[in-house]
Amino acid sequence: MARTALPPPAVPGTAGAFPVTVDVVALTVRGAALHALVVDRLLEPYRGQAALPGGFVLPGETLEQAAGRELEEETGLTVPAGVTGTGPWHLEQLRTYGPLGRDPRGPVLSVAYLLLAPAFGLPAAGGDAAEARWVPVGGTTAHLAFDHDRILADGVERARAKLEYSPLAAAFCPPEFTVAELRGVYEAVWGTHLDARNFHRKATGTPGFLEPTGRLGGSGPGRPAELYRLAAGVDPTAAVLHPPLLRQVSPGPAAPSA
Amino acid sequence: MARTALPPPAVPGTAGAFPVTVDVVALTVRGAALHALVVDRLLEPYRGQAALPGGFVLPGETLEQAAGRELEEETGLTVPAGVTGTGPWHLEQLRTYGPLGRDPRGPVLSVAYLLLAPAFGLPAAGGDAAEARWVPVGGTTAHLAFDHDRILADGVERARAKLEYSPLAAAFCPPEFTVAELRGVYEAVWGTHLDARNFHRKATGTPGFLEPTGRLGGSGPGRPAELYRLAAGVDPTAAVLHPPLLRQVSPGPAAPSA
DNA sequence: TCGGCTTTTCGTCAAGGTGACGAGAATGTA
DNA sequence: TACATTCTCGTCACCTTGACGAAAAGCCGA
Repeated sequence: MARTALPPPAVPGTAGAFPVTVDVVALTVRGAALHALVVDRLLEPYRGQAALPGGFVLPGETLEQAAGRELEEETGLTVPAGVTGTGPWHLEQLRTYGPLGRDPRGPVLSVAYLLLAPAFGLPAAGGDAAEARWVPVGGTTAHLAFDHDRILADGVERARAKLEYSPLAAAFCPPEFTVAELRGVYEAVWGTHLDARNFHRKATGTPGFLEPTGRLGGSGPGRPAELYRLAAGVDPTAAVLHPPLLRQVSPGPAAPSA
Repeated sequence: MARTALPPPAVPGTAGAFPVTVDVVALTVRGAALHALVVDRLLEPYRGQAALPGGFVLPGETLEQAAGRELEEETGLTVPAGVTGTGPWHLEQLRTYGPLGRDPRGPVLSVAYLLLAPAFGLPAAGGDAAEARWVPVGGTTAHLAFDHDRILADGVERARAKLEYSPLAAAFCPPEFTVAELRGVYEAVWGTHLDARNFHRKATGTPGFLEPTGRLGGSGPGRPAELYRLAAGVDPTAAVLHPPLLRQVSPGPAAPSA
């Protein structure tokens, strides 16, 4: 292609120009376990291997738009526009992985995003990648392409840490949910067991977190639970839980002597 | 320069290639206030205006290398190699700011870094930018070039949040410091006043945070203080303070009635 | 219909953390 | 030497947390 008349940017000639990809760590809670979304690559490199959904940023796109487009193309998941904010779904930038030594095609910059979603979106295979599927995190996580193993680990760790001091666990839940569902999210993400009674006290007692709807939900055995929603006007990105819901750290207290 | 025989990367032709800059939010505590490092730009755009130190990433560089190089070129600050870890100094990636609408020269990606440093490094003017200087944060922060106001705000907020649950305050201190110096860091970054006695109890009582050196320091009036250092083997990036040192949130409790 | 069983929700209680504050120790200064 | 200043250690009331008991309110099988 001939050099077009597009005005070359007045950046110094020594500056490099890098292809930029966007990779998405999409997490959800299915059953009682945390799952991540992976796709099987159709193209080289790493053809046939599992990878995080993602792809190159096109000219004229924002990073968020690229993340949403790639997700939709490869997995059929349609992220509601502009959902870096409230409600179920939560999209936030994770971090950027440097241009060197991570892509056999050469220096490529990758901006990773973290998506927390309720479990209802079963991905439909299609687009640039075959067979999008949820894989349990921490289990048989086969090696992912590129440095996606590390990106996935960073995303999971970010999610775990954020549950402590932000109302982000609600991003995994439908718009209205029970305290038990919310507790299930914490248990799945942290991989721990939480006392239902204490969790109920803390979750409902934390100001600016939950808001009762007045309705009842749940059809299983046992007493029906009250339905809650995220407190109105809460931006899960910025809101802070006080006091935080801290996970246990010292798992091994000294065994009481006889 | 003619097209060299370097194998063109096999990235899709539709993928964009973006110039990438690295901008550094360098924070320190001087006196009793948090300060940020800014430089005056010598080149267009925004010539003469204050901006965060930074510049374009060169081919063959990692992002961290670019951050260190730009800092050294523009401010004379030499960041010790590989100090994403322990000790004074702390460099971590902040976030990436999208390619659209942030540079008049066209789409430019900017990866921002956060540097926490002790106060000893008085920057020497030179390099690509004139007059590097510390400006107090939150005070007369004149408008910075590009979207650097937002980047600075994000960096300050990250630093404030990280002090709560990480031993990162020590990055602002010399290798050995007193509890009062450490408290001064918290007070400057958070902009609050902390009770010296309670802070002493929490800081020295938190496991895995401080380690007494046995020596005494401080030459001002009053009883000399013991010198501490960061506990051995602590990686401030990953270590977590339990319990966290939480800042006050609800400043207005109900006034007790008569 | 009627006990079990399960789950939610509310209380109780001891242990430990937190903020407010008193007081002694150890220094510089007038 | 008297005083101010700062560091360090204690005390005490209040709150949160974790462990756990128990009532409420629905299913399920006999």
